[in-house]
Amino acid sequence: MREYNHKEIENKWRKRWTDADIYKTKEQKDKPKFYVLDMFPYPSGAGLHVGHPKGYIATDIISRYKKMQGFSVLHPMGWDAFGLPAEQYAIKNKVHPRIATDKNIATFKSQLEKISLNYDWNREISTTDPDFYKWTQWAFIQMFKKGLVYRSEEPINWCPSCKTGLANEDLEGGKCERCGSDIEQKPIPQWIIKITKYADRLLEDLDELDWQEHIKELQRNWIGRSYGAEIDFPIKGKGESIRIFTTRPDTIFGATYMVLAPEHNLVKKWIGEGIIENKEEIENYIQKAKNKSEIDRTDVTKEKTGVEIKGIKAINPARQKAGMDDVEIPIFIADYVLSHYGTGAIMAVPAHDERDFDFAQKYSLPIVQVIDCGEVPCTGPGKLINSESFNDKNSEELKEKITEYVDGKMTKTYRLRDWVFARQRYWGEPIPLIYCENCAKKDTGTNPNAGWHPVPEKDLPLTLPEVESYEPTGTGESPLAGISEWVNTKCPVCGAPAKRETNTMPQWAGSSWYYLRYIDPHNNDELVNKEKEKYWSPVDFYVGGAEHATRHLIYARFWHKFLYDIGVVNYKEPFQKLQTVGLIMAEDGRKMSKRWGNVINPDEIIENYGADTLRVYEMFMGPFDQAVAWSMDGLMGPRRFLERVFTLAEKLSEHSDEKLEKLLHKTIKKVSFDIENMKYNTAIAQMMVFAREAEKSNISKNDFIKFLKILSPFAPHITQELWEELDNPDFIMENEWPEFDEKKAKDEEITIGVQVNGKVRAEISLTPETTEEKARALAIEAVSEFVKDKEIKRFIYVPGKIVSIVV
RNA sequence: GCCGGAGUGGCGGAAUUGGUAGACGCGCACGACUCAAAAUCGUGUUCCUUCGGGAGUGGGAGUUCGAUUCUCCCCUCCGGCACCA
Repeated sequence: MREYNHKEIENKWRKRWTDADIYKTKEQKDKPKFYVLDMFPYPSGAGLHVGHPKGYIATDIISRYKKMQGFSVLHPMGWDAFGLPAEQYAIKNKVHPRIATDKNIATFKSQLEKISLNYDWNREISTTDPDFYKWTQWAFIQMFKKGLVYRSEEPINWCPSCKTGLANEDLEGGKCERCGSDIEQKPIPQWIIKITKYADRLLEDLDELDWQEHIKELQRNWIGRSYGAEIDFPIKGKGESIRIFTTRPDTIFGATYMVLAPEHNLVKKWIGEGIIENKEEIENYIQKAKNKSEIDRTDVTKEKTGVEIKGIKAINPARQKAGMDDVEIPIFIADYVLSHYGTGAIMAVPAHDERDFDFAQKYSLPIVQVIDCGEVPCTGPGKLINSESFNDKNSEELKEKITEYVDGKMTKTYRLRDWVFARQRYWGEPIPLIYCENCAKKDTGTNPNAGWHPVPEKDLPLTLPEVESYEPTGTGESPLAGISEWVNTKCPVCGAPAKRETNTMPQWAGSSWYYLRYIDPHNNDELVNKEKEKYWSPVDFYVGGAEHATRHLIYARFWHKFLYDIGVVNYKEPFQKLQTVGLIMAEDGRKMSKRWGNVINPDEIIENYGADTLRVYEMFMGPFDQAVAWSMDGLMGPRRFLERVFTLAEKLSEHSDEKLEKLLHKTIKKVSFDIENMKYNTAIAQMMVFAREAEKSNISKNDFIKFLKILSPFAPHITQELWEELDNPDFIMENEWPEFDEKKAKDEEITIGVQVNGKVRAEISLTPETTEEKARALAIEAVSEFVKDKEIKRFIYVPGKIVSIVV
């Protein structure tokens, strides 16, 4: 018996396929298209471990399957290569990050090629390539021109270890997602993108997407839209007022004090005016709040603190309008109110809000119940009380009326924050903006972007200059600020001396639109050709990690919608169907990591067991979207299966047994169905059943070839080898997917269970058309045992399913 | 606290609209081959059992001839959000 020499077979075909450029995309406009995509990786220095390719293998199977079904398939790969690790490596080893990045890309690519993933490498892209980031910069400039980008000096999340500002999405529980440091608030000049302007569309368009429901839910929660009212509370004896946001305007008669966030602008103003009696105390509190890390400040378990602003009182507008006596309420600052949510100020209704209640108890503030909903604090709806003309009516129905009554307006607010878009680091796309003092002087308005101009589009890409040191400065400026010959330039509008922006874009910039570039990767005139985009978009099937649900997948949807608005793309959403991939854990149940020393390199598996075994095993491990632990023993199952298939090729017969032929049709049907539904594990199980059965029976060459075809997306090398052995000169993946005969895929006689009083007592084989089921079922001894001497109350027969007798 | 998802043999898991629970794989046991071992092949493998059966899909109730699947309550684990007004 010959041996299954995976190494020889796989090396041979890998080379032949590459030489034939077999994976090149065939853009056949007369055929239906299918765009199947992986989330492109960050090419880290460590290379791939066996977990990485799990998703890639799945898309590879779909891609091959769709090609065999006659689709015109786009299946590309590229590199999300800007980012901190390459930069840190560069700092440590005093080499340009470009060098480390190129090396890592080469490693990754060679590892992927060993698995024979059918990527069209002619369309390879990298976010760090100037021809690519030219269009990242171009899109940013369009956003700037449309007023979606603004300059801000508000405090932002700052990671003291990475020495850069971060977006809200870059935090994980108040810590830096990358390095785990506590995040501080630091006021550094920032470029911010108004992603919140798209919040409603990001929310509403989710409904039309074919994504797993829980991922949609994550995005909905992240965006966090809530409906409520904005109401002005006048300041006593001053012509100004405090605007608050509340979801419970119905409780306004119970508002007994107010709270402003420590950063609130009015507080600054009042300190400036010198009208606060306890100025020192207030300033101390503000200072303390500032020094608290984000994680301390948002710790729910901590007791709330706050300070009353003495010398200033607010008026409860509802009580005033109703002509009630006690309308004056105190104003506090407290860090449980967040400056960036709503208006940064609240009315406190201790009777109907638990936080306000805690605070009111601590500072002995009055509690006025206005809803009859039980013992305070109670937060549910109910009949209004102590609310003058609104009494006795249901609180829910009065939200709008009461808002109107106090001249407020119904509005909505979001948990989503605008996108802090600048990083004070080297290895990213330079932000293509120029500041001209001369122009700024002429701009007398309140425009926060006064004096700022985009780099003229003809000058794109604005390439990353060489620097002496890649080290972040920590001052809020990027290393680019040190290169005066790069920084100093001319104003593109007036020609006066001007300076370049020195911050770079966040890691997420390039990945927000990269999928479009694969469609037209070498276009020098446009981001993407609109006709080509119309043909290939949207991505029909997108596979990647669930951890991107509220980062990449929100940014990319936003970026795409913007491109749609300016007419660059034809469709509103980038990714029609999304499938998340479950992690592969190490054998010890932990995440694979250098730190634990439990990493398994795919190269090693391919060397010892073969790429086909690796591919089949990773798909067989369990449900695709679930995390499973790697097992060397488990790997042997798929390996034995492939050996069995290999041996089978030597014992083909003239004809297949009828029973086996039926099993083949069943198998084709199941494998096709399962591939469409991402149920690779059961598809493989079915093929294993077939192979075992075929070993015991007679199988014809023709039928064996059909089997090879349905196995080929999973195990391309071995099936190609056997295909050639059976006198086929071409490539198996370029052949048609076999069809199944529905009649043959069905059994004539089906074995079903016979139940008596709900318990299975026997089995019976019946044809679906039979009319003798009752007589035959009762004739079985095991059944008559239980039925004799008793009256049959009911006889249920569901053809093909069950016989059920009730006595 | 809120929002998702999941709990099935020794293990990974299977079970399309409610219809024979445990497919397939791993592991294990026994047997064949072998001087022996590995590999391979074959048989068995949910638990209990007085061998008649009985119990069984996290726990408890319910609907049904019939529930892993549907309804209600509870427990545990995982993921996300979390002083969001």
